[in-house]
Amino acid sequence: MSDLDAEYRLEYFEANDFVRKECPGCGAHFWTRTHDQEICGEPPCGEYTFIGDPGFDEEYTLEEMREAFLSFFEENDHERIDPYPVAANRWRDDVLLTQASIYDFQPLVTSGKTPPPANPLTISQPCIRMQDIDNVGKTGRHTMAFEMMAHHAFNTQEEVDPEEYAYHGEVYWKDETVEYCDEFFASLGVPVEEVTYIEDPWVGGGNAGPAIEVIYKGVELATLVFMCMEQDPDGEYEMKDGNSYSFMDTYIVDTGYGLERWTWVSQGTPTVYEAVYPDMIEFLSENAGVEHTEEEKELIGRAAAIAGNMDVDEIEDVESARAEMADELGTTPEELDALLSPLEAIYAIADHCRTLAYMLGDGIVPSNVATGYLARMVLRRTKRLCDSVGVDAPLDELVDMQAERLGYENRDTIRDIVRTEVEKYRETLERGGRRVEALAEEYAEREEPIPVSELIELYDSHGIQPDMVEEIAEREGASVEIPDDFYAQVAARHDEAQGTAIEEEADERLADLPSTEKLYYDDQERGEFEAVVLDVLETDDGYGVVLDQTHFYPEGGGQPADTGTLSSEETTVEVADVQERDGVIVHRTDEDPGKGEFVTGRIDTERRAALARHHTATHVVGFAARQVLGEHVRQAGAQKGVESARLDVRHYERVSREQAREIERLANDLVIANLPVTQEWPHRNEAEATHGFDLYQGGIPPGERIRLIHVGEDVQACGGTHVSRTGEVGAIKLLSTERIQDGVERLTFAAGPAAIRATQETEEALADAAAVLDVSPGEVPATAERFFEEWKARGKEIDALKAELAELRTDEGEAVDVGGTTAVIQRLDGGADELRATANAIAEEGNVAVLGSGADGAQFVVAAPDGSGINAGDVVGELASRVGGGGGGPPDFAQGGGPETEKLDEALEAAPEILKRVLNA
RNA sequence: GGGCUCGUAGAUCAGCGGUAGAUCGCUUCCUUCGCAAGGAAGAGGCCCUGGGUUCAAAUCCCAGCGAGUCCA
Repeated sequence: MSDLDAEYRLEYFEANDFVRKECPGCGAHFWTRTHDQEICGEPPCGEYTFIGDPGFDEEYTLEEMREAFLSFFEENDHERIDPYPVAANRWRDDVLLTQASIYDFQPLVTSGKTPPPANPLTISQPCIRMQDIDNVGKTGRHTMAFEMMAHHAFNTQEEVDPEEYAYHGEVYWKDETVEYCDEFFASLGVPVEEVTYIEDPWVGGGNAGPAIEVIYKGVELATLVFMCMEQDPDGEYEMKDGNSYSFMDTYIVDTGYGLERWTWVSQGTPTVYEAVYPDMIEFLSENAGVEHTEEEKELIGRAAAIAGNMDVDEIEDVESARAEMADELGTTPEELDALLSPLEAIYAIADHCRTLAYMLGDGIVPSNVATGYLARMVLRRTKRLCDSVGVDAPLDELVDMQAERLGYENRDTIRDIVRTEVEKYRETLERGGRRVEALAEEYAEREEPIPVSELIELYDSHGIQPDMVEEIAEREGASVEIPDDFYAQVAARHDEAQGTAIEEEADERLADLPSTEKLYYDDQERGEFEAVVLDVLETDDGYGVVLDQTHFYPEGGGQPADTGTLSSEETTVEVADVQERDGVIVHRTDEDPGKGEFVTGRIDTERRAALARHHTATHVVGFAARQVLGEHVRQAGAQKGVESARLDVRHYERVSREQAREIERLANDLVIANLPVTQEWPHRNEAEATHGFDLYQGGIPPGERIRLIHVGEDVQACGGTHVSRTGEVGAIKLLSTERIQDGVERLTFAAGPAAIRATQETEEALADAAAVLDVSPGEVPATAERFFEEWKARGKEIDALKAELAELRTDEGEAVDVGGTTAVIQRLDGGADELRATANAIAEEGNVAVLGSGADGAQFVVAAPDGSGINAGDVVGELASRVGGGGGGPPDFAQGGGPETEKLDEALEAAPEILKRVLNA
């Protein structure tokens, strides 16, 4: 195993009189121009020295700092790139949120499959780290939302085949990266000998490489990562994660300069929040009525300074450190806490509102899944913080303050979403509160503590925080104990084993075959073509035929595969399915067409046309939905079919019927306008620059050039087949809208002839209903309502009549004396409720009722008035067993029955005897 | 993507195999100069839908629809 020492011996260090030292505090190696420097300077080895003593020539606001950085690198030949969305799951499925600038370029650019938008480039990328959520506000330096300023360069080794990667050669590497860092510091007036470079190898996501932490005035201001290795069992470098790594063909400069920290250092405020959110903090403090005397202000400042110098990364540390701090400041921990807690909440609110502005601004819709869930969590947490500290400004206003500052244009939608969410949260709390109250009352009465299982249930199923339970329980006089490992216990509930799907290994033979030439984009309506059979693979359920070229569209992008036939001179085989693997298109057939044969492919063009209509219609409906529901609307999934298609769309409330109609109307307007549907294959960077990130509604395709489909104004990256003008779609009929998750609406629609068929079907149903009611279709709703009302009225009338009838029937039947009380034994072939009503009436007169019915099997009802000494349940049990069934009920009123109706009379005849036996028992 | 919970009167919920209930609200009457309040009577239920189990399902099982919530 080798170590990476050699990787840090930079010419730049050599040429500029740096020395390499080992820190006696932490053992790290570092480089510095200050030859007598002993320690690395990063806490805990050093302390913050910029608080109250700003580190740069001038103070910068967040915006000014960002601009200083970006323009510095622009002047140094980097191209400035617009930031990517914070919702990283829009282009990669391994993470939810963007947590670093390099995330923008993973995995397609870093792996070399796709060229970077510019090389080298500079960017200030908004990031969200949920891991830090508990620390925000308390440590003085953690924020959940931050911008990572960065410059990146993408390089490949000289000897690598230029064809293999989307970029080649070296732009620059380690020496230049460190030099840029030095120069940027110098441009802000920093004496470069005060900057320390600590060796700190980096590992993450299967990659690794040497990296350098840049320390100035005790704070880490940048990390310079040289990503150049990948995980490799045979690799010669073992990294800190215990895995071995080897060098790869691409090597990438990945730097991260924390915008907030640079701003903070430039201002030297006690906490980072005061540097980043001065206006918001002032507004919140005033709104919540948090005021401090000069004396208190001074104390807070000193506390912040101490906190900053403590190496507190965890919230537990802060709490245990508080006692120490109080001691040092000459006050009590309680007083200190009372002073700092409201401030901490205000800091956190400011940060959370910025996080929400990023999330909602980038189109995340709160929901119960994925990023939507994270947004909901942050929002609810923020609301709780506002309530706890007494901020009464509406949350949507607070979020809007940040959204405005960050320059988002969809501010009205953001506010709308926040308002909707706050309202939903209010309802949840109200519902939860009632639930807890009822529960607490119950346990208070039993004088038992509320068990942990109930707490878990309340949290897991109803979203009620245990401390809320505690609060309410206290009011109701019930006790609760919240175990320390509460959240672990909740997690344990979810610990069910999860089945892992085994990825089907691609056939090795496929790897050796050339990529199939795709003819289906050239002429999307053509149904016939000639091809050569390159190979035939036998599979479990048929054959996999690979051709040199094909018109068959393989399943992809929510569009099903084409079907049809392949004919050679001898035979014709059916193509049932078509799949693409690594560029090779495999046609699944029932027979073997013969390797090496020339074949004619014929596609089921009617099916193809139906799919194309639905695919184009999907774009049209998506566009219409965006017009009607708002710009935030984004595709969450889509499936095209022959009879209908569906488009799942992110939206924060249910789509109303009016909105659905409006979408349908607009979609059909676009069809009538007969807009051209065109495709083009621009360079991806060009496409992104012109149309933005919203191109990728259905996922991000790899490669240098991407296929764009234009439908009127709508532009999307799309690999499917389309009609050539919207008019060919014919008509679009929206069939239904359903909510498949919170925050995702499914629009199902039919296009062309399928739309007509679907409409005819619903019309048919309406016509049938009208025929049954014997009215015209337009009168069906009113008539149905009237019928329903009448039906209900009749039900009531029947009930009343039955009760009356039951009264009259009390005199019928055979009266038998059983131990002093009269028993009426009677057969009346009615329904169960008729029997019950009659039995009740008889019992009310003080007599025992034994009633049998043969209307629906054999049924019995036995009623016994108080003091008769007869257990009705026993009687029914005995009677029912004689007709092959069973029965039971309370002693005064029992029911039963059985299937053998023919034995009913026999059973009733035996009733007097049974009654006597039961009485004596 | 997975887990859990819930759909019963206008609202909030109880009932959890055996005759559908409570509280609030609503209607009418009494008390009052009037209102609040109080007293009395009453109206108001396809117990979400569809299957299944059972002699019997609001209740148990399955599916669907609708809602909520926790986690990745």
